Amino acid sequence: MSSWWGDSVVNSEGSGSGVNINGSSGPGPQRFLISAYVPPHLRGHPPLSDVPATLPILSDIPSGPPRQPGNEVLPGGNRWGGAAVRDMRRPPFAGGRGGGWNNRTGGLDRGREREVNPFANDDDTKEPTFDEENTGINFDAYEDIPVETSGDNVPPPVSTFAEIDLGDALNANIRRCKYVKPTPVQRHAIPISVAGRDLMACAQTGSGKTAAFCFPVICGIMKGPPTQRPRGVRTAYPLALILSPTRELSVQIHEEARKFSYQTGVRVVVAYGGAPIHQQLRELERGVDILVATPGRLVDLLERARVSLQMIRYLCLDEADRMLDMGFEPQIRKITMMFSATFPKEIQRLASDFLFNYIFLAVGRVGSSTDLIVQRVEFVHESDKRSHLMDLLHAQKANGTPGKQALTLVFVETKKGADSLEHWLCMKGFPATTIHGDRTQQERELALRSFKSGATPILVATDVAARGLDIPTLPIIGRTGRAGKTGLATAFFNENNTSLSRPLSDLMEEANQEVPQWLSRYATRSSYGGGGRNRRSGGARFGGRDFRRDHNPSHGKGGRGGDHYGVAAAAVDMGVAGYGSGYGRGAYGYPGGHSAWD
DNA sequence: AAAAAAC
Repeated sequence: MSSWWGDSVVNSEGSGSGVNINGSSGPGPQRFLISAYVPPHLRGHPPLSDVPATLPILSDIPSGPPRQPGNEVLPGGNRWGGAAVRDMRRPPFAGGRGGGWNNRTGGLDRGREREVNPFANDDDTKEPTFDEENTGINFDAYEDIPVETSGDNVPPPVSTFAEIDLGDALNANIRRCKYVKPTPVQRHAIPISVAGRDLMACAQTGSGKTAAFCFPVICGIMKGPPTQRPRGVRTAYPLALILSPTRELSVQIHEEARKFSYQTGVRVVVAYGGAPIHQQLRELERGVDILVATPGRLVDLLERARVSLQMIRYLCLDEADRMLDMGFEPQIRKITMMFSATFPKEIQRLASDFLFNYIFLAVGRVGSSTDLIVQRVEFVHESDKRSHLMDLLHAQKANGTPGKQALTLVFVETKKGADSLEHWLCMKGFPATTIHGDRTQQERELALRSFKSGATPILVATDVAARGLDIPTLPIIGRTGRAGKTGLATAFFNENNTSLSRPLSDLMEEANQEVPQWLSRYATRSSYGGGGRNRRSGGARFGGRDFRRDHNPSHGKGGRGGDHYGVAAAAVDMGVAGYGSGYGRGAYGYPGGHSAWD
């Protein structure tokens, strides 16, 4: 199998945007005999069958259907970052007495310290606000977005935040954020989660997903039954867990969640690797309601028994498919024993093993009809990539405001390639920096800041930046289309990427982009030999399709996965996924050759 | 085969 190592360039004009279409997919499925995770302090104890079902006790849940060959998750990304929320209170919290507000322990109300104003950096006015400009959401672009929901008794969507009783404190934060009305994913997802239903949602990054899962969680914690957490132990007992695939994304989610939970008494803590653990431990000791974490650090904390998931009521996996793609699946299974969510059928099936009567939600791509982002594909030989990039940068400089370099995000395949390109760009007089996994966390965060601020207007990135990062002045797709602002995304294609020609042209077509004739010819040719493997499967459409609709006996709970979910199917769904979103880089399989940039 | 995720 061969696919694309192609690199892509994301330019911004005034305010740019990006698409990348690098090939990437996870390592082969790792085979583990998964057993339920038993926290150290519980090891050696008999199964906790007497523990109230309201608590998601990890140790006594039969570890789901036995793993079988062919049952594993296939690697890959999807077009939209999937997010899944599971309401852990099922069956309905029976033991709740009272259930008033703020009468739990562990939140801020426990401490005496003043809460730092999370809006402080957003605005210099006294009353904290979060300028809508920063949300980058063009609500007009949302009006005609197709939304698909499926499942039993789907709670109806709302059209205003006021329709749901989120509580005064949360409403105040919504005002501070200047969220006027909910985005499509919020309109649908919030009532679903508030109703205590499990949810598998496909929506682009930037579509308001973070708020869509944070609001119900914060609201649920505030209104939920009081939680008695063990005292005198150094173990933290969060009520909600949000997992994300990269450290930067966790940081970002944490920042947003802090705004949403300001003065609600709900405490949000973030934990991720690459940073000293001590400060994170201190934060945890001060109490945590919502823990945002990357999987590795969370596993570490669990093993140290500094965090327990016994009281988790809500679990949210952001970019769930991505984490599975990254090989986190064993940890996620271990940590959560519940679900993941995504577009590819394979991952839906896995998720459905852990979700109960869940609702599937797919939100269409924003901007597909607004055409404010131009997505281009250019034929560029490996050896010409750098000079071609240079041409683009010069053109951008000439078109833009004099003296004000627009931000440009360049995706490359490898870490080495990123460093090398950075060096070359700097030599050519284009200040650039990089973000990739070989850099220290400090370097990564500095690079991101330096890029966002414009000090280093070119950021060369690997997959680490491929998802979810919100760069307001370079709105990744989904945050684009703000009035008058356009973006340009250019992908470099050459003969090494032949196998991607079909999915690529399909996606461009779907995004109302002009498909170059030469690409169509490649696509026609490759689809012969490819035996249709790259053809989109029947139900792909806009935002995903509930795999339960594709009636198949083996889909049932506990059903054996079987060959139906073979590699070919995965390649189809994921392959189609990548381009349109700009970050579904896992979409395409593996290319045949290395890029000249690497 | 690349990258990402703990120490």
